[in-house]
Parts: sequence; structure tokens; C-alpha cells
Amino acid sequence: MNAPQAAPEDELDLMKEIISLCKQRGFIFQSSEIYGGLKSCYDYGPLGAELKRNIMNEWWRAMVHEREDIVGLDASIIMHTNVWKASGHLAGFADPLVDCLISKERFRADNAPRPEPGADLPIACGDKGQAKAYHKAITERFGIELRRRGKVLEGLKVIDEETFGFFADDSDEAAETFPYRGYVSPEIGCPFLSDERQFNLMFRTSLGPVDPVQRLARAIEGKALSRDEATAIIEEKIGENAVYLRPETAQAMFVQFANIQQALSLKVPFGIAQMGKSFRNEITVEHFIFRSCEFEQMEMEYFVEPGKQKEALDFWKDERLSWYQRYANDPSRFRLRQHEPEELAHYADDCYDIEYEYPWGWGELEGIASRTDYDLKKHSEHSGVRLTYFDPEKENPETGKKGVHYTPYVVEPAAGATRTTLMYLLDAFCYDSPRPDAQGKVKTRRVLKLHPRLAPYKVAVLPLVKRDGMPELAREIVQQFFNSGINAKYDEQHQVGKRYARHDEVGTPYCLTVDGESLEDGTVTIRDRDTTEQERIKIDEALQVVAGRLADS
RNA sequence: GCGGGUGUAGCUCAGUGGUAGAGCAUCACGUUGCCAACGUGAAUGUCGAGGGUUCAACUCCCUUCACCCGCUCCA
Repeated sequence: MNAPQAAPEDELDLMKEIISLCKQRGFIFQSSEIYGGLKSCYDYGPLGAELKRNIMNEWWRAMVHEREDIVGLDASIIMHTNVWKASGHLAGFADPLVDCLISKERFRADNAPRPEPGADLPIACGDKGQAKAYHKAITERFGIELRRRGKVLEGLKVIDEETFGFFADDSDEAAETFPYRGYVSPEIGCPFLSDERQFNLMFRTSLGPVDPVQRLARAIEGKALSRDEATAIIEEKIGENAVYLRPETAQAMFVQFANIQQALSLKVPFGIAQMGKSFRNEITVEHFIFRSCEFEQMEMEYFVEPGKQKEALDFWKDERLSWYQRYANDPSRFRLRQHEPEELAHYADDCYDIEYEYPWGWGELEGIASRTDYDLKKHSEHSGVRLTYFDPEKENPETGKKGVHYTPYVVEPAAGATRTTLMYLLDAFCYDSPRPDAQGKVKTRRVLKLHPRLAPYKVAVLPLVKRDGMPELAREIVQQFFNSGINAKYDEQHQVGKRYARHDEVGTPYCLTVDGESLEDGTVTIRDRDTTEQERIKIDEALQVVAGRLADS
């Protein structure tokens, strides 16, 4: 008897398995692979396109079709640049980032500790070995010998706002001075830092047929410019027709709030939902499709009367959590996490994350934020257009009469469709318990236990052998499924056992097999992916049986 | 961006300074006909890319691209 194929030892192997399966079976390929690939970009192959689409369709069904109070939107990815000025993305997403020259740590300058003039600047290393290495690095690079006391390096002190210095023992005179940036690296408290670099997380491009580089070249031609002067001119010229790819889908729903509310005569509370691509120049991309620069979102803005946001937030956090669990095999890998007050974005008064326990730990799937009236007010200010709701029933506190204008508060469940796709792949992937096959060998079955509604193919129709009229009958059956809008797959390659195995691996929940008996009495077998059990049903009823099981699942 | 690892057939991986290997997958023929079957035969490679050292580089050196694992980003 052969030893069973080893199942993944740990969770990190699971990611490798998933990535490998995705490529092998046509779920997800690296973008531009034949050219060496492109960082963080991925293409969804035939199966992946189906899976992602099914997930997004289920979201749309739950959020838009099945609710009277929510409507859909499909907005342009490129929007007026003022949208991003109003939303704060142009300023807020341009974080000044700095690298510590000694520890190589990268951090945001605006969050770093700021020792005042007169303060000592001890460099606190992780351990003695590190202290030794950093000590050496500083000596080599800056020509000063700091005092090493355990894992702390001493001798530096802030002199004034713009200078720090090295002070030898018992000396009030600085032996050496350096320009001070006003802050130190958070991890070790080091003042030796790289230049601040602006990381604009938005993708900038230009709208219009004239290449901005030409105008730019003309503007700086023949001029001797300092770096700051050149930057200012370039910013101005590029800015003239600069546009941005949206970093989130949400803003269009605020910007079109009034149009949609009026066109559909919507009464608060109501929601606007949108799915689509968003783009962010992430500092680091990681974990396959988990964090990528181009990604897909499913967002909904729910507008409520001021004061009722808490109630709405409570509703949506539970509703959204249960939506994820509905399609998952292991509901225990999800959790809700409320943000700490200091963690909240400036526009939010409360926020929950729905997190999933990925192989590398808990990570976010969706954020459900109570965004107050921040966005509508900001867009109203910047555009000069009133973005309020008139409630004819509510009493105006000033006049005492019925009818009042107010700016609604917003609760926003914002989900990552790309991440959700990865999450359901992880949730579905498993090795079935080993069992002996017909030859007595022990085989471990690799199965994607995808929820039937998410599975790329709902049913595979297989002729047992490629003759005696079985292929023809099988094709007729497939056609019936197509006519009913159920994605079926005809498959006649290889021996039937191999076809079962391949369909298990891509998550096809049911296989219908046409055999000799089918031709005699009009029956086929239906095989269940998870149990591998088969039962015989009438061909005439096959469509109903499958449709019924899909509806019940 | 920094550190660590990886890159060889469609896939999973061996490999050595001297003519590129295995298993699986693929194709053909035969036997078979319900869970990755067996036999026989065939095809398959810019050894991630670009330079350098060498009589000779998949192997050693440099550069670069991509992926994976850690630091920061919150869909």
C-alpha cells in the first residue's frame, strides 16, 4: 500500500497550493507572464472569472435585487479631480514617507516621535548584536563614536529645531552637528534619516490627447531651475490635465447622491451600491491577490437620518458577517472587530472590520464605517451644490412646522471582492481523507468545496465513454442547462474517474454521467462532489434536480 | 524601499564548471469501461532576463525582473 500523499503541513503551504492550483486549473494567472510578469497584477482565467463574477453577483443580489431600499450605480473610474480634493484623497493619500538610514525602517513622518530641543536622543536597539552593528554603521557613515551601553547607543542630543549633535562625555560642546528633521524613527529613535518622499497612492494619468510631457518640456526649456522650482513647474503643468483613477468606488455614490435620490424618488433611509475596480499605489503589495494595486470593490453607502447611524451600523455589521458565512465551510474563521477610537479615520465616528483568519493571520475583508455626514458636506462645500435630503414628514425644529432639509449620515459596508475571492478559495480548498481506490492504492482527493452558487461550473455532463451515442446524449443534456442559464460543462476527455477528480479540484458540485443504461431507460447518474456518492435519476428531471439543489444550497 | 528565500519541460521538482533529468500531465495505438487504470511508443526546454569570468556557465560573479516570507499600507 502506498503512503498517502502528504496534505499541507502548515498554513503557508496552503497558500502555495492555492496559487499553484489557480494556475494549473485556470483560475488566476500572473499578468503579462510571458514578459516576466508585472508586480501585483493578476489575470482571472476562465474559472477565476466565473468565480469572481459569481461572488460579485451574489453580493449584488443580496444588496440590490433583494432589497427595496438599495439601488445600484456603475460610475466612471475617472472622475473630476475636485472629487478627490473634496474627499481628501489627494492630500491624505500623499503621505510623506521616510527611511531610517540605520535600521532601514520605513515610516510616516507625520506619525513619528518628535523629541524637543535639549532632549537626549538615545538609539534603542533590539538587542546587543544589533546595537553593535548599528554602532558600526553610524561610525562608518557619520564618523562619530557613540557610547554603547547594553543595547542603547548614547551621545546624541537635540540642539535646536534644525540641529542635533554628538556630545562626547562631560562635554557641553557638540563634537559634531547634523541637520535635525524634527523627528526620529519610531522603532529605534534614530535621527539619521533619508529625505521625505511623497508617496501618492493615487494613480495619476492625463485626460486629453496632448502628451503633458511636451508642455512640460516647453515650460522648463533653457531654464536653470532648483529642485523645488522644477517640482513646482512640473506639478503645475502636469496638474493642468491630470486626472486620477479612483482609489475607491465610494465617492461616486456621494457625488451622484442627489441625482439618484431624485430620479428614483428615494426616501431616507436608502442605499446606493456599486461594484468595480479601484486603484492604489500600495507601499507594499503582498499575499498573492490579497493586496494589489488594481483591485475590485463592492461598496454600499447607506444614507440615514442623523442620529440613526448607530442602529444602521449594528444592522449592517451583522448582516455582512452573515453574508460571508453563508457561503463558507468554516464560519469560525470570521470575526468582527470594532476599531479603537484612536484607530478611526477622521471622518468616522465608529467602524467595524470583518476579518478572516488567513494562513498568515487575521486580515481584513470588509470595513463597515459610520462616516457621519462628512462626505456629503465636503462635496457640497467644494461643488457649491446642496446635497441634502428634504423630509416632508419630519418637524423642522426652527419653525415647528413639518418639512426639513438635512444632510444624511452614512454607513458604508465596503468589501474587497478580490480578497473575498481569495478567501473563498482558501475556505474551499481541502484534502479529502485518504481512501483506497479500486486498485487498493490510497489516494488523497484534492477538492474545492466551493458553495454551489459560487462554483464556476454548476454541473459537469460526462459521457462514460466516447461512443455508442453517449456523447450525443450528453451534449443534449448540456444544452438544456445552457437554456436555463445554468453553467454546465461537457467533458469527454480521459477516463471518467479522472474527469471526476478534475471537477472536484475546480469545485464543480455535481457530475451527470451518461452510461449504457442512459440510452436504454433515459436515466443518468448524479454524483455529489463532497460525498462522491451517486444516484440514478431520470434525464427529464435532471435539470429540475440540479436547479433545486442550487436553490436549496 | 530594506532584509531572507525562490526561479530548470504544461505542472511538481532533482541536478553537475564539460552532450539537460525524473514523476505527473500531453499525443498515438492496444487492453479496459464509474472515481487521477495498464502496456507500448512519441513529443516537449530562450535552465526567469541581460552582462561578465572561463577553452567551456544551468552551475561562479554582477545587474535586472517576478514570486514567496518578514517590516509599513487598512478593501
